[in-house]
Amino acid sequence: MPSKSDRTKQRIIELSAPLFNTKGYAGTSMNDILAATGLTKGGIYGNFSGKDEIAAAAFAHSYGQLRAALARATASQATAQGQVLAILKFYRNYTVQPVVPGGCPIMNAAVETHDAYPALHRQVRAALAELLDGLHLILARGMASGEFRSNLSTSYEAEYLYAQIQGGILLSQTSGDPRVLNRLLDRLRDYVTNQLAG
Amino acid sequence: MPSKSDRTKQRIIELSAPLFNTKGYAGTSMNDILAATGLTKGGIYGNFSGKDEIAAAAFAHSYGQLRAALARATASQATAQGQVLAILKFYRNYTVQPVVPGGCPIMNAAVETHDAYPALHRQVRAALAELLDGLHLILARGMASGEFRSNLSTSYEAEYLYAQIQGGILLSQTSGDPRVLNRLLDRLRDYVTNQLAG
DNA sequence: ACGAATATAAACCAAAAGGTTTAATTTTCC
DNA sequence: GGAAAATTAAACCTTTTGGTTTATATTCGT
Repeated sequence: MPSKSDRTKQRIIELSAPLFNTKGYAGTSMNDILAATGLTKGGIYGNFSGKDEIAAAAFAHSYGQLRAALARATASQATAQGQVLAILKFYRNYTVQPVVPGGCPIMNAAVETHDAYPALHRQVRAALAELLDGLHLILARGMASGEFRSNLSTSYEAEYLYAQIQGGILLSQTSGDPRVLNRLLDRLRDYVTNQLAG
Repeated sequence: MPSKSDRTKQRIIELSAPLFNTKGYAGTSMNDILAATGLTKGGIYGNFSGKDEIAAAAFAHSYGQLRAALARATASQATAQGQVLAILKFYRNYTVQPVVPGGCPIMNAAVETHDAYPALHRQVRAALAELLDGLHLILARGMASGEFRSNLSTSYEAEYLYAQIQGGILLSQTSGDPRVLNRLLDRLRDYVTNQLAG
């Protein structure tokens, strides 16, 4: 059974993660976190050294939610191609139903931390590398099994797919039109079945 | 000849635009702007009503720089295909030499303003729509001239190209490796010459 | 060159920021 | 059930935030 402080810590993380993802790190104040959690300063500082540590834990949590959701989406698929298509399906309408309110935590944190928060940026970079690597491994497995063409640069293909997903999220989010992303996902589906496969 | 206040205003805009693009809107304080411009509070508030107005002018300026750079890149090209390829060439190594320090002002502002700054977000949305429309017009012209296939959805193609550019910038910027973007641009070059043309 | 208009500098202000301390309350474990 | 440990609440503190005011200096048209 988790201790009370563990539960409090978890509550702080879970409730501040959407704040950071919507308002940004600089845009989220300790008071915002107090208001969201219903705690007072002492309750926060007893569990975290400060805003930076909460931000780091919150990003790790948001990324964990995303990774878990992707794992759930692909879990039922036995084939590599099925898993790739499940990932594409997962992102359909992402901008209207993101795993964490505020959109894609990778993109949001990547943009804000790029020039200003080196520690957090390393965390984001590692998360992105892990996601790309996961996609790369699926593609490599599909190549080994003969589902995909045998001459693929699987890491480049992973970049290609993920860049379009991220770009699509950005365009849909900014334009307010989820169909932009969905159209790109349709194209990617065709690409996977026609260009990558057999 | 521009008045002194016009020049001061312009100086504030030019010097604060890179600040906003690197540190974000919430992350940029009035003191940062004072330090960058060498002015004092009065010098700022005599020209702008406050931070919001400076941020709006700074984004407009950054976007103007981007649009002008794209216009320069395409100016020498007579054909639609040449212009599209010139845009792709323009983005090569973008993350190491952005038009405004801090990366792509559209992406940066889009992400930060998405849930938190509606007025600024409308500005960003309009800028993105304008860029996409510019690309769409080039494609439509190329279709009319016979340079491109006659059955293109030019606005969808514009989305497709721009989403990949933005996704590529995000991935390169976050990974710290400009080659990710360049590889995507290489693919897009092939796509334009092989799939869109002829 | 002069006076009106404008721009600047510097001191000032209230509110909010992040952070600390202390005292009271819960847990935890025997 | 009660002492030790940990957790929480609330008051407090310093710095910084965005913003104003006032007095001085600078433009600019005539």
